[in-house]
Amino acid sequence: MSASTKLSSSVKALCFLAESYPEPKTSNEIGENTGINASKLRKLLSLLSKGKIVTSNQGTKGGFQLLKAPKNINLQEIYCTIEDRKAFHLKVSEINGQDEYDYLGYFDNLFSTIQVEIENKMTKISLLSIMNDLKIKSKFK
Amino acid sequence: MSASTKLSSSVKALCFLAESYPEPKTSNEIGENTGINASKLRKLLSLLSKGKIVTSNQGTKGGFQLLKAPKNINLQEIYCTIEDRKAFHLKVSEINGQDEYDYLGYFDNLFSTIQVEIENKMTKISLLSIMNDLKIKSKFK
DNA sequence: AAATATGTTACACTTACTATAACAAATAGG
DNA sequence: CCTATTTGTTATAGTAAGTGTAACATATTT
Repeated sequence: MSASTKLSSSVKALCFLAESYPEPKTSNEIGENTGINASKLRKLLSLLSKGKIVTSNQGTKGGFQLLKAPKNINLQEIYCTIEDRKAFHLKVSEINGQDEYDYLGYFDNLFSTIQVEIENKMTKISLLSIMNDLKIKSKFK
Repeated sequence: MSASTKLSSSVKALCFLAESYPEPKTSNEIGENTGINASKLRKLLSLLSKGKIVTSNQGTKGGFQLLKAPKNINLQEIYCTIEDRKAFHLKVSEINGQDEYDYLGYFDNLFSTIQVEIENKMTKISLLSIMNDLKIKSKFK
């Protein structure tokens, strides 16, 4: 799954959980509502569970529930939880090695500073602000 | 070729042309110096030629030459010339359609504003400043 | 005319992504 | 304790994208 797909899928799932809080929702239910494959959802939500953003319970009457308030969840946090890399990592690994000059170091440094800016931007965006923009009402206050 | 690979390969080639200016260099010569495949280089340099950043000449005594001064070439310009998309386009196409809410529009908008910031950053970086950082001497003044 | 070099297309190879299936582990209820 | 349910994880098949290289037409110089 690509970085942006993971992020948007996670946001969709979290919005649905906020909308239907406090009722626990199974991966199948979330899948029906969001159009995302239930197996993909379980992968993402298990990571979000480890990151203490949702709770998960197996078995009958199990499912996923939102754990943190939407106003206290930001995009950067979601991204870091579902992706082991830094936000929108730009590859420099393909730059051919053994150069006379340190191009790899240069681009690595450049892309790092760009990433810091992206992260700063995403940190400022809360799940609640996204829901407000999309006119989704959160039941998690 | 990925976005970042294209960009770094182009920068390497342009640095070499600035370093060896005004001598025209063939794709094979650039390839030997940079470690980049000559065929790949010709693809990139033909685009840079259309973008008036280098000149190209076929036949004996042909090859590529820098056309613009390194201080007047910036990263954004290089990127736009070799890539038809905007800088480091973040995909949103994979977000599943037919939603109750406009997630696609939201992320499209978010990623667009991030892209604008990246573009602004890259516009401020000239080829000359990269060469200075890497301690490469330009013969194109 | 011959040699050289770009410009472009094509192709095989590898890697990454996508979607889905399968099943073990955990939980709830009777 | 047994069954149904649901997460968590692994595997797999199919598709798409990226990489490296080759081939050859086109253009230019000598």
